[in-house]
Formats: sequence, C-alpha cells, structure tokens
Amino acid sequence: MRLTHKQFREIAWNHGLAATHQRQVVYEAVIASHGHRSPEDIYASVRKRIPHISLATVYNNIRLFVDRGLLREVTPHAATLRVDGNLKPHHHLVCSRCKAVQDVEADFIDFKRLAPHIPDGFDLTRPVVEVFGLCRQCRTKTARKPK
Amino acid sequence: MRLTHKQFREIAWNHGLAATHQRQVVYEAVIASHGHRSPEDIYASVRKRIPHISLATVYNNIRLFVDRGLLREVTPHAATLRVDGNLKPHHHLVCSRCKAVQDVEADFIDFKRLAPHIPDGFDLTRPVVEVFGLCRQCRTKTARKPK
DNA sequence: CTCCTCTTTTATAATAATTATCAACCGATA
DNA sequence: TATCGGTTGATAATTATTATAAAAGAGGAG
Repeated sequence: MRLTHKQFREIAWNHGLAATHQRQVVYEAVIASHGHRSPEDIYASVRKRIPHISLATVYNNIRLFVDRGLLREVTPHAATLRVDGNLKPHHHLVCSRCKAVQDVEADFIDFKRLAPHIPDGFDLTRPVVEVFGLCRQCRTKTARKPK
Repeated sequence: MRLTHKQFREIAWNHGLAATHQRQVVYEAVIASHGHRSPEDIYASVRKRIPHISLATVYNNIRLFVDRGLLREVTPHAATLRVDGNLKPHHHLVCSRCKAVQDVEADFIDFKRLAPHIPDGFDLTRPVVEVFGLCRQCRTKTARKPK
C-alpha cells in the first residue's frame, strides 16, 4: 500500500513522529504485508525501495510504531521459550504486558460461531486458546514494560 | 515434585528416552514449576541439585521432552517479533507448527462461561484471543518443523 | 532560503537466547 | 568385561535484537 507524503505525514504527526522517507516506506511495507510478518521480512521488502537502508532503522521504526500505537505486536508471549507440564486440555490467560501465564480450565469457546470462520483444512481437533488481557499488577502500575 | 527412579524410568521409556539422572531432575523441575517458566529458571532450579549441570543439557532435555510429548510448548508464536497493522478488534488463528497467523473476525467467546474463571483484577476489556491448531499444509505434511 | 536544534539514520558493537559441535562418559547388552 | 549408541558438558557459533555514537535530515525561527 502506498500513501502520499501528505497522508503519511498526517498519520505520523498524529502520533508524534516526524515523517521521514524511511519511516514511510517501512510503514507501508508493514501495512502491505497484511500483518504477521517479521522484521526481517519487512527489511527485505523495504530494501527493494531503499537498498541501503539499515536493519536497525527497520527495527527502530517498527518499535516506534508499536509504542505509539500505529501497530500492534503479535508476539504476545515472552520472547523466550516457556514450557508447560500440564498436558490436560486447558487454556491460558496471558498478561499482555508482563507475559505471565495462568491456566484456565473453563470451556468458553462457542464452536458454532467459530467454525464457519475456520479455513478449509485447518485442524482444530484439540484447540488451545490464549486469552490476553492485563493482570492486576500491570493494570494498576503505570510501569511501561516490566520484564 | 519428586519421582522415584522407577517412576521416572517408566515415563521416560514410554517416550523412548533413557532415564538419566540429569534428565529426571530437569523433568521434576519443570513439573514442579507449574509450567510457564523459562529454561533459565529451570536451569537455576536444577543447579541446586546438580551444580555442575550444563545449560545445554537443560535445553537439550526440555527440547526432547517437548518433541516427545512429555511437555507442551507455551511459546506458540514464532520466536521472532511479528507485527500487525490491523487495529480493528479481531482474533488470530495460529498454526502450532509453522506459526502462520490468520485473522478471525468471528465473535466466539462465551463470556458467561469464561468470566467466573478470570482472576480478580484481570482486565479483559478488549480481549484478544489466539486459537491454535494445524493449518492444512502442516496437517498433511509429515515434515517436522517447517521454518 | 539559512541557520539552528532536535530527531533520525546508519554502521557497528554488544547482548541475549538458543543451537551446534565434539570429545569424554555412562549404562545396557553381549 | 568389552562394546556401542545415546548422553553430557564445555564451549563455539548462530540468530534476533538493542545500544551507541557519528553523520545526515527534518522542521521551525529569522
């Protein structure tokens, strides 16, 4: 997706960001990617238009976009591996900020409403669901990003 | 949680693994941790009983446990950052194997049944849910771990 | 337009998490 | 006991990401 410089400046300024060329190209690449892509993918795509751009610039801008709310992060868990010894079917309640995980044993998925939206061939035989929100500590604290 | 050597050998052999001492201690540490802990945490805990154990051994065994189904991974997304330009409320359908993410716009959460299980203070005002399963490609392929 | 100030970009170094390597070791079996 | 294949431990390598600092660019005042 391409934007005019004017359009992008509007978006950027609304979020308190200067409208640089690199920033616009990174933003367009993320939007055009239909989300769910990694910084490396974005980098590859942006390089087609700005061959000498630095990977750090892509990271910086993605980070800024997320912080300012232009984008949402799709990596809800802690960056490091977490492992679960509970093999009984259960779901997880995850704090979007501090990434703490709690088990939820309730059965709260309405499959009648979900099923029509599952693409053909996608196997949901034992679905595991993660519900995100803010835990009490994180909701009350203003703290930015507790480890 | 502690197991007798006999108990652990039973578990390990059922999954085609030799029942070594290190392996048992790592396994016990993971189970005792009530899941959701990182390899570093497990490492710290295991070192109390085997001070000279190598971090690689902890990683190796956790990996083995996950591969053989003794444990489940709680880091369902790709290890790297993913970003979403779609800010409209929506949920995600994630392939547990290849980590591909698709949007789902359906409203399939039964809050009546979920609510009683949400701990006090947890903020669900704008819940985001991720539903896991196997996409068509991964279901048909036997391939182990497509990047 | 020009200068000034503040932000951004770039290149690169640093860090963190994880995986790979490989020699030494252990335990089950012959 | 000798053998063999899987396991361990020390360490190097890899991957993803962040920090740093100098050079370049953006936006506003004159």
